[in-house]
Amino acid sequence: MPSLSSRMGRQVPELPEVESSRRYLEEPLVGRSVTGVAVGRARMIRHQAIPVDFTSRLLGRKLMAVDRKGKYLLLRFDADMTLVMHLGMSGRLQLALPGEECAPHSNVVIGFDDEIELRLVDPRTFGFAVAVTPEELAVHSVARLGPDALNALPRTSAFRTALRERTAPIKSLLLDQRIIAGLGNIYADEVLFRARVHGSRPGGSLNGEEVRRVRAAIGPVLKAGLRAGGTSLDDLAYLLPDGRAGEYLQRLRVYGRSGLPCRSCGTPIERMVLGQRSHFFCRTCQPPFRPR
DNA sequence: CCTCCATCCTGTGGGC
DNA sequence: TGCCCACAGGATGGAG
Repeated sequence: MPSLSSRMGRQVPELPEVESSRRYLEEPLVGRSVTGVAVGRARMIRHQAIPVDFTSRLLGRKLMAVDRKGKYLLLRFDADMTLVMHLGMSGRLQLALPGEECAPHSNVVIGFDDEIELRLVDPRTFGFAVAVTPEELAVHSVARLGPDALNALPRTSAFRTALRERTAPIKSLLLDQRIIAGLGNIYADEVLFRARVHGSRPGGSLNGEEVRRVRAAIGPVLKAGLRAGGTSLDDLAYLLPDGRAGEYLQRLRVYGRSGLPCRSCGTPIERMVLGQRSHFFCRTCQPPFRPR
């Protein structure tokens, strides 16, 4: 079992990290125009139907707004051009001066006004960037996202409808971005712990009260993560790898804590695999079977 | 449509 | 000390 510190050595970007990135980019970049584009690894724009379009579509475009939906960033440019970015497993965004040395794996670099650069750093290249027209955006996976977990959380009744009849584990359904957009493996486990629901429970087996608890846990868990990101956002150290690991370590209740005592009841946290992903839980606080 | 599973990729650390 | 290998995970796409 890898140690907690190794597991958390590089934070996987989830909704709070993406929202922090959105805020980080907004003020310095909105109103500026693209003066240069460099793609260091073609794989990063693999979703671009015509690769050469990535550069030509962005050059000269003025940034109007920086939006987010789920874990996707949407940079809205004039002429109806949208730059869709996803940080994948290991991506992060940096702002830098043009002369500054690039961090390793700075795979996509976009220059604004010849004064500031947006760099997408992503060693594992699970992330991507793509420049799309409104027509292309409408059929992009971002268009199939469910409501945003932070800004548009569905009511309990709608959430319960979405889970009705579903036999897949609730943990897997929380990770399904078409139902709710923004939860990843870490926060899904934290949400389930807070809701006192075991991740292996079939989605349709949750009663109304349990669905209500799961829904109610999403906001506080994400906002706690956002506060952690927001706090250290002031510190440029945030931009370096591992800069925030410590902050998260203290916050997590179950993720990565197998063998350690539950912060609520002391029972050792356990790990199992659900949908090919780790699920961490407390079997006392989150009974695997619904109590009668 | 739903569920399950393989695939992409590379830094990291555990084991030998 | 150094090498090897398993592991981590978000999204996608195919099979059943």
